[in-house]
Amino acid sequence: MPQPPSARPRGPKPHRVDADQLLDAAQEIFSREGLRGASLRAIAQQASCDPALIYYHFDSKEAMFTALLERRFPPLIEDLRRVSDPGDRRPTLLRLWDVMCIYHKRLSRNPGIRSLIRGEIVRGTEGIQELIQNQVGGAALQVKAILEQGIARGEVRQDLDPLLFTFFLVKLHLEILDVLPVVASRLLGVPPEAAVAEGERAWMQLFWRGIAADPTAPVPSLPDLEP
Amino acid sequence: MPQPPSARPRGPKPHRVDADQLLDAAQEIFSREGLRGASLRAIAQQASCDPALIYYHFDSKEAMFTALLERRFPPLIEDLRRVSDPGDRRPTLLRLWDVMCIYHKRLSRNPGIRSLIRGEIVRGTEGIQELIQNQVGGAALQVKAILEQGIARGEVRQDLDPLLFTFFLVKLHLEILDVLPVVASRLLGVPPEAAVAEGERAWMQLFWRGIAADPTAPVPSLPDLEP
DNA sequence: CCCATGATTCAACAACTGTTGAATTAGGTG
DNA sequence: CACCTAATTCAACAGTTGTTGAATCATGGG
Repeated sequence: MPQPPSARPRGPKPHRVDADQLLDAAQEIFSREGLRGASLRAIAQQASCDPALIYYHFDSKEAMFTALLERRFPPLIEDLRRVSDPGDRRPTLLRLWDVMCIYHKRLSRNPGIRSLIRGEIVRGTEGIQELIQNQVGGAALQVKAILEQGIARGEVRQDLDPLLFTFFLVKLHLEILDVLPVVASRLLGVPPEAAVAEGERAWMQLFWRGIAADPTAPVPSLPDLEP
Repeated sequence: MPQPPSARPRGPKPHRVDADQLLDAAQEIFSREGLRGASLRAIAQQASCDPALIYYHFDSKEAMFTALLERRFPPLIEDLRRVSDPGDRRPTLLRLWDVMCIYHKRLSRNPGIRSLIRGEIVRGTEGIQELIQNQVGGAALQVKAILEQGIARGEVRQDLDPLLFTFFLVKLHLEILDVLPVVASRLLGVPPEAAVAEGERAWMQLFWRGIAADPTAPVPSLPDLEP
């Protein structure tokens, strides 16, 4: 019977679209629109394929999100593991600064993925919350170890809770990456890039001044960001 | 002709649903689901009325959100204005602690409204971003004034940017309200209420130790939260 | 050459979305 | 009492959403 001429013929395309490319597209759209706001049709369009193809590679929209996390966090945790090694005898301040550099390197692109994670922590569904807790919590444990070693070496105040202050360090750093650029460029007229760099350094100095065993000791200069 | 028996008759109900009650319902749903995820039908159900009634009181879904902000922020700004009055000669630390108490009082209920605002700052639409910048920025200016007065009085370090450190103070405080309860109860097994109270106090002490002109001076004890 | 398999698309489903116009009614006014 | 207006609902609209089953095609193995 008369098959009306379809735009693209079915079957395999010359340029295959594999799961990884789909995740790239998903990250792009998830970042802009959030988990709820991102439509599979938009993701498919970004990957230039049909929405149905997503279901060939993934079980559902949520499964795609978890795959996204599982692709992104292990490298970050691996980086952190190196810095948190007890053999590293450098000053605690420099090691913490390394932590911020790592977060910067691994998460500073992909803006929306961070607020996405944050949103899912606060009001996410059960299954996803658990997954995030594992990945994000895994990264946090490395930072906590550095703080504990700093306490043991007498460089960090003994009266503070390492886990709570890990939360302080990481959480505000992520806010600097996420919110500060927007606020700074609107409120201060500062270009976003500069605001982030300046903010990260100022935050590290404040934080260190707050947790150092000797707050009057001069703060060694911190190397520049960016690798 | 035969009108099938409708469940509720039309016309005015015994208990009127005014704009304020609709905003209550909207806040509840917006908080849980986000601006995008909240459906007008869910809001209407929460207010136990018909979705169409929303359009009798408001022009659109967005207009309801802006009305929500305009109801919530002016009182907070008014509270802050009292503390930021230059006539207040109390130690800067106590005034900053007052700021945190005010934020706690005005924003600690309504969990989602905060992350909602945050989300709209980061990836919100143009018009809404502007509105938020006005309301949130207005509150920030009061805090900035306190820091500047602290610098002038020699209580706060002179080498720091008041606006940037206002961002630090407020932003992390909001993260304590939003994220810490969830993380703490899952990671530490601490009840959310306790985690927030302890976190706010610890954060204020760290912040003060970081910005104080004399970081070795003993930190006066902070009164308890909650009014 | 035939066939199986893997990759891709089409078309449709049912559910839900923001929004609107008309219909309905209660309460107040003359 | 009759009428007007404000408040409320109904029913439908056009669009979008996640998801699925069947159809199609390219490729490589036997």
